[in-house]
Amino acid sequence: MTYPVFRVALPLPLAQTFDYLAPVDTCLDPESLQRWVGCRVQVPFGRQHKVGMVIEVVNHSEIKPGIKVILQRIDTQALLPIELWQSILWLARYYQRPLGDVLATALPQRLREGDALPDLAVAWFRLSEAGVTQRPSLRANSRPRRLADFLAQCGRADADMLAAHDAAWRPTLRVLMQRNLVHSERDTARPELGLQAYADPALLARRSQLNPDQADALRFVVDCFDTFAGLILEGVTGSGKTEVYLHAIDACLQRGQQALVLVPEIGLTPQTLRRFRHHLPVPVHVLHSGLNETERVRAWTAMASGEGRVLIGTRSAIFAPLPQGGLIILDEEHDTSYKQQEGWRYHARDVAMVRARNLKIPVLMGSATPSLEALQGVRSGRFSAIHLRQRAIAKHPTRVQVIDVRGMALPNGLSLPALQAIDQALQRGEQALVFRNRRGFAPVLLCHDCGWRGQCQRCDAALTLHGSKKLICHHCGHRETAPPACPSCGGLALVPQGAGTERLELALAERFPDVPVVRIDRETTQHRDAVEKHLAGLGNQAGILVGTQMLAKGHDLPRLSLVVIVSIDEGLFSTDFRAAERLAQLLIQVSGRAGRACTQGDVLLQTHLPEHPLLPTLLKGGYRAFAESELQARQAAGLPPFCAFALLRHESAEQATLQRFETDALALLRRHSAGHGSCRVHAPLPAPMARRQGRWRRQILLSAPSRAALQGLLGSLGTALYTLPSARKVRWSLDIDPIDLY
DNA sequence: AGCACGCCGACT
DNA sequence: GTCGGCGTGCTC
Repeated sequence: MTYPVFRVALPLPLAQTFDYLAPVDTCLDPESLQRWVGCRVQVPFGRQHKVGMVIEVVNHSEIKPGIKVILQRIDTQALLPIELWQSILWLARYYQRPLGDVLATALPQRLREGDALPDLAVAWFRLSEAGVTQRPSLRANSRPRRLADFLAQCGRADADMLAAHDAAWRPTLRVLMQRNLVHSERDTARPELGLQAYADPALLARRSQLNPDQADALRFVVDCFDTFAGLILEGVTGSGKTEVYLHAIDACLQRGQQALVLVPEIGLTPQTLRRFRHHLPVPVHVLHSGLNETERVRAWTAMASGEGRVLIGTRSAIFAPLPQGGLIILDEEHDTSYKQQEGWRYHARDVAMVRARNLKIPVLMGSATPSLEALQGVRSGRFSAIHLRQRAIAKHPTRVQVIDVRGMALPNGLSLPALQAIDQALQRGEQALVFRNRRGFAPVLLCHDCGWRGQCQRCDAALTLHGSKKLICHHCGHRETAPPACPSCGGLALVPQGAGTERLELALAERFPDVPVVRIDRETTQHRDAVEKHLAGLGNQAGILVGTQMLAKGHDLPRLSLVVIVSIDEGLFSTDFRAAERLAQLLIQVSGRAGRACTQGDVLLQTHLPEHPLLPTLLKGGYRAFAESELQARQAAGLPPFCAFALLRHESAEQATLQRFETDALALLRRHSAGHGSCRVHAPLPAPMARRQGRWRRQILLSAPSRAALQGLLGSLGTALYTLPSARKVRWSLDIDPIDLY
């Protein structure tokens, strides 16, 4: 006599599943047993209860005594569409992560905790027949009259729309409903549309015509529908990638399929969202970190039910269910925010490829500066490249000029030619952007007498001076007051070295007192929408923008004609093998801000290293030339994308503890790599920042000629590492395809 | 990860 | 004499 055993994945950092017995009243026919697979269940675990997911139903368990019984079945059918289920099983293996943990990452918190799928219907209110006839007799300008007028105007409205009309709408509505002038009905909500219709018909009609390049691109995408394909849409800022996205989504919708759009963390601005909402004929759902749990689970469920047709979101939205998925779009494909950097370190681009393969649909990846992975994919024929050559808006080409600042006076970091160029732009009534990759007043506080510098006690990093007397560590957040005199020699010659955005802002405001100077970095701009607000404050008047990365993309700045890149020399010195790629992408993206419309765009690049090979290649041949030479260099050096890496990172406050784990892990790795001659387990090394937040950090690099070979090497390494007793005392992570070696 | 059990210091 | 420190071990 066999009895069914349910193999359940639980959200634990344990590389195993747990076996449970069926509840007593379970129907035992094989088909109905199989329908448990993919359902969430509540199970007893130790002396607590947990929510897990049934992975398979078998008829035998090794766990003889003490096997427990499932407390409750939460879902009556599999929670995830088959494709998402298969993708997740595949991903758990590929990333060497416990299945329960992967499932937990992929699900909205509410569902992870066992909540039922939310009811998507909300109350809608509309005038009754009596309401229609009696509306004119309501006293003019009274609250009930205005509400009735509003309902007459929009047909029907939900709570959000009513709240936008009048914050205190409830009592008024109650009165109207009591008098039977307003009826309510339950129906699906239109997500966050406010007073907008699904799409403004006038806007839809006026949707700009595609230029020949865009039309070709669209045709290419449409031809790939229903097949797995990686499409790299390459086009500079202003070449109209978004137009291609919109038309491609439209085509996808017309085929009755769903579309998923992924944007980088800082890319999902109200403007972006507005653009999609105005130009698509269906509600556009969103999923990003700014939402509360209710909003998240609603967006997820809308897509799962098929009612949601378009979802736009950041990294984790790649796990949205797409039962009728037809197209995945990755905007700014090269953006590093697609890589999760803690816990399960997945790359949304790679997850997108896995899902698209299982869905048999194309992934459209847009960028002005595609990652070298993407470009190598094109070279090897795995991906197809689509070019948008022309700018949608005709304009003069941007002029780039390198300023060799060696030997020049650099008061507050700015050279005389840069200041003159800013002055000229302002006099023409235009705007200048001053880009600097460092926040704060100065990156270092140095004693001119003895060489002492402000160091973080818990990290291998200098403290950044903020204002005139705050020292802050950008790596652990530690703060202290800057000493009045040198703590080492007692001298008074403490000098702030270098210039951060704060110093630039001050210096520029002093030098150009008649124009606004707006600083945009993490300090001035904590909130998602604050960039927009700051930029709106500047408007179209002459003025200066000072800022970090945050200014590199998005946001239309029609009056901007000059970009000054204060210094990127730190990037040119960096040891990470991807530093050059990052820097080239950053330079192109920042430069792309200059001269969008009719004005001539100028870029000035201040550097102490004008002969660094990156600069001439990039300036003469553009990103393409840089990428070609960089790919050759990577190939010659045997670096990704010509091989595959995995990085075992580990850190601990105790060096002895760290060492013990390292020894154990290394033995395990050596055992696993035996028989994989083409793979290498490199010697353990301190991490480039060997101490951070008071913890020592080391890492072991694994390399293989291909991702497949790396998978062979890894085998069951992930699970084995969880079983090491020494692993419990350190923080460790196995990063498959790391994007940096920090 | 939780949460138990388990054996050694400063408190009512 | 107890409350509580976190080391170790287990969870179907």
